[in-house]
Amino acid sequence: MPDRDASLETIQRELTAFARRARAAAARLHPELSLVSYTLLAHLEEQGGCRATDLAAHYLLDKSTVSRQIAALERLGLVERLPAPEDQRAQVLHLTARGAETLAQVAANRRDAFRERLGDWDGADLDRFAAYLLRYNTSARMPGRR
Amino acid sequence: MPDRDASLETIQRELTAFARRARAAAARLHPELSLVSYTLLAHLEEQGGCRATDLAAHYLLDKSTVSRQIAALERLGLVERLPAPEDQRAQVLHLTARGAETLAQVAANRRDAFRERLGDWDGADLDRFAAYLLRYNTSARMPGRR
DNA sequence: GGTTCTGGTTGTATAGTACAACTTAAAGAT
DNA sequence: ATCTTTAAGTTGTACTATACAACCAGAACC
Repeated sequence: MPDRDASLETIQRELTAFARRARAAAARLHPELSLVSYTLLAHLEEQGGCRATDLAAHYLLDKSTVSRQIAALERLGLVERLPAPEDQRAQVLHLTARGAETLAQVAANRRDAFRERLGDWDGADLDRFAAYLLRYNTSARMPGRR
Repeated sequence: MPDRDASLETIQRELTAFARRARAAAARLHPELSLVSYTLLAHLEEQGGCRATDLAAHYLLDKSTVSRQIAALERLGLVERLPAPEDQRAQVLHLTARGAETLAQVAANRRDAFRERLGDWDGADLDRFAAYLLRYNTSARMPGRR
């Protein structure tokens, strides 16, 4: 009967374990780009550019954190800032060609690592796992905010 | 047809996003106990005590990191060290009564948070999600090591 | 009994993060 | 229209988790 509780327990434990390992794993996988940097770059690509504030909101980071991350990425020549057309305070961030290239490289590494790790899963399982994760994250993102 | 690739892409993205948020979420959930501390305490409880080295090995942490974490937990009165019976260098770590209590409290908070977040999932989905996570983590833990 | 290994601590450095104070510009209120 | 409040970003400061290297003490192995 408390199958439900057992499942919750497992989900909690495994997600936690995963989170603990993720940073180190990312560092092993691509030393040039931390997990945060990677995430921010990926978001910029996906969105085709956005403001620092949007990044902060989306990833639950402080503006100062994003500001420094972006500054670092800019120093590396991976990100550029353009004045926002409608708001003189804001800047629209976007990838440089080099940024896109680096991101593609790292993404490929990551993809390969995942592909290898999940190589023996069948397609239907992958699909369902992906759907579950998406659902989990979406529910997590929406409510707790304020 | 590269459904498979799409799923992999989603899994990668969502796991990454989750990892990024986990620390902050944990901090909101229980400011007294960081995610690492929580993890270490939970492991001690689960194992009924173990050495610092075991923790380091299990969580892919440096000994120095564990040493400092444990020192902090000891200062908080949540963990005690006992001389290891057979090895004079080693110490067996275990929870104090207060540590067990704190852990239980935090674990309950976490459980509630997860229960709320996943409240509208049906049992079969929870079960499958848990199984997928477990499978993922197990495959991740084993091979890449060295 | 010396060499090597293992458990643990301490020194030092770095990255990621938050919070608070500040600047500048936009938006709202009167 | 000005005055106040809000929003976007930056910078100062501090803390935490982490690693790596150097070290010490006990164990294990010749």
